[in-house]
Amino acid sequence: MPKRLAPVVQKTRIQSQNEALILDAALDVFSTYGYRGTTVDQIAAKCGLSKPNLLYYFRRKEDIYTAVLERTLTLWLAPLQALDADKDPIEELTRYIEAKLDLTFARPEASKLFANEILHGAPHVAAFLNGPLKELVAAKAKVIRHWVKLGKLRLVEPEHLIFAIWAVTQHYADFGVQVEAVIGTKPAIEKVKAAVVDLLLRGVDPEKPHR
Amino acid sequence: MPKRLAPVVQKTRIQSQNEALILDAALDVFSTYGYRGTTVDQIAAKCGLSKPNLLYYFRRKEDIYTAVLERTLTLWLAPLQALDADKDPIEELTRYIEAKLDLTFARPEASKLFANEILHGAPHVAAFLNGPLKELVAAKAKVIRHWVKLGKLRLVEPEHLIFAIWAVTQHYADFGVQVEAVIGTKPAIEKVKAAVVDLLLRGVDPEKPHR
DNA sequence: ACGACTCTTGACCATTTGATCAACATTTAT
DNA sequence: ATAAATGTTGATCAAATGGTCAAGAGTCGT
Repeated sequence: MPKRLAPVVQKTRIQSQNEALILDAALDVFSTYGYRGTTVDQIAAKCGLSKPNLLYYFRRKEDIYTAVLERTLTLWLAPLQALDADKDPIEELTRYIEAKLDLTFARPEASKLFANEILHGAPHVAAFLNGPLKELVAAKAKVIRHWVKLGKLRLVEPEHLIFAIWAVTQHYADFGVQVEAVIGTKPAIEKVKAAVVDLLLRGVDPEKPHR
Repeated sequence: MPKRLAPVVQKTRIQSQNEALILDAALDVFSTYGYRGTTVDQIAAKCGLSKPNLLYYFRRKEDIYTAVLERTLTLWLAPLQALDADKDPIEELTRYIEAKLDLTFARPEASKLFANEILHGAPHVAAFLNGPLKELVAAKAKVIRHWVKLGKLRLVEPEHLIFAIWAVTQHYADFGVQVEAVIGTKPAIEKVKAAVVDLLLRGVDPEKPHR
C-alpha cells in the first residue's frame, strides 16, 4: 500500500526528477490551453508518463496547477524587488523594463500562465495578490515617490507606472500572436527593448514641459 | 421537422430577442471562464433558457462563441479608425487612449473575451488579425510616421506605440483583479485616464532631450 | 378557427475526463 | 539476497458535458 508522503520527509531521486518533468510539461500545456482546457492526459503524454503515474505524484489536477503556478510567482517578483532607491531612477527603471522583457521573451509560457490565472479572476492566487504583491508594490511605489520628490522623475502615479510596465512588457508574451500577425514577424527583443524603454520613460511629446 | 434557417430569410421577433439574450449571457460567461471553461448549461441558466432551446438558436457551442466574439471585434476597431492625420497628434492620441479606456471600463468583459482568445493562440480570429487588424495598424502607423516627420512627435516606432496603448488600456480590464488587489480599491476612470495619458505621451524623464 | 410554422423541453446518448485501485515492477537499505 | 518501500500501469468508474430527438406548446397569417 503506497503511503502518500504527507510532510515529504525527503524526496527521492526519481521523485524530484519526475516532479520537475511534470511541472515543465504542465507549464507548457496549462499556458497554452488554460486550466479547464488542459487534460491530465495531455500533460502525461507531454512528459512521457502514464496518467495514473502522474497522479501518483500530484493527487489532483489542481495540485499540478497550483504547483506550477507557485513556481512562476517567485520568478515574477524578482525583477521588481531589485529596484534600488539609491541609484539613478532612469537607469533603474530601464534595467527593470529590460529584465522584465528578458523574462517575457525567455519564458512566454510563464507569462501566459499568469495572465490566464488573473484573467479568470485569480482564483488560486488571490492571497498572493493581496499579500506579497501588494506589499512589494507599496514598497516600490514609495521608492518612486522618493525619486519624484528629489526631482529625478516627473510627477507620476507610481502604481500606474508599475502597471504600465507590467502591461507593456507582458503584452509581447500574452498577445504574442497578435504582435506577430500585425508586424508580420517575430519581433526582435533588442528593438522591443529600445521601443518600450523609450515610450515608457521618454514619452512621445516633443514639447514636454519640465514640470 | 424544424428546418434550420440557412440564409436566415427574416428574423422573427422571438428570434432576435432570444439571440440577443444568449449573446449577452454568453459574453459574460465566456469572458469569465474562457471557452473550455464555459458550459452550455451555464449560458442557458444565465439567460433563462433551457439548453436544448439555446441549441435551437446556435447549433454548437462554438457557434455561440464565434458570434459573440465577432460582435466585439467591430467594437474593438472603431476607436483606432478614428485617428485623424490632419489633427494634432497629441490631441488625437489622447482622445484615442481615453476612448479605449472608456471602452475598457464600460465593457471589461469584452476586453477579457478578446484577451482570452488571443492568449490561447487566437484560433478563431487568426483571419481577423492577419487581415483587417494588420491593415488598420499599417494605415495608422503611416499616420504616426507622418506626424513624426512633421516634428510633431518624437521619433517612435508606431507599431510599438499602438501595442503600448493597447496593452496599458486593456490591462485595467484584463488584469482588473490584480489592479484592485494592489491599490486596494476599484480605480477611478478619470485618475486612470490622466495617469495613462501622461505616462504614454509625456514619459517619466524630467530631462528628456528634444530629439 | 385552423393549419403551418416557430418555439420549447424532458429524456436521452456518446464522449471526455478526473480520479481510483489492485496488481505488478523497480529501487533501496540492510 | 531479501524485504520493505517506492514507482508504474491497465482497467475501470462516476460525473460532467456537448449534442440529439420526438413530442408538445405557442404564435401567426388567413
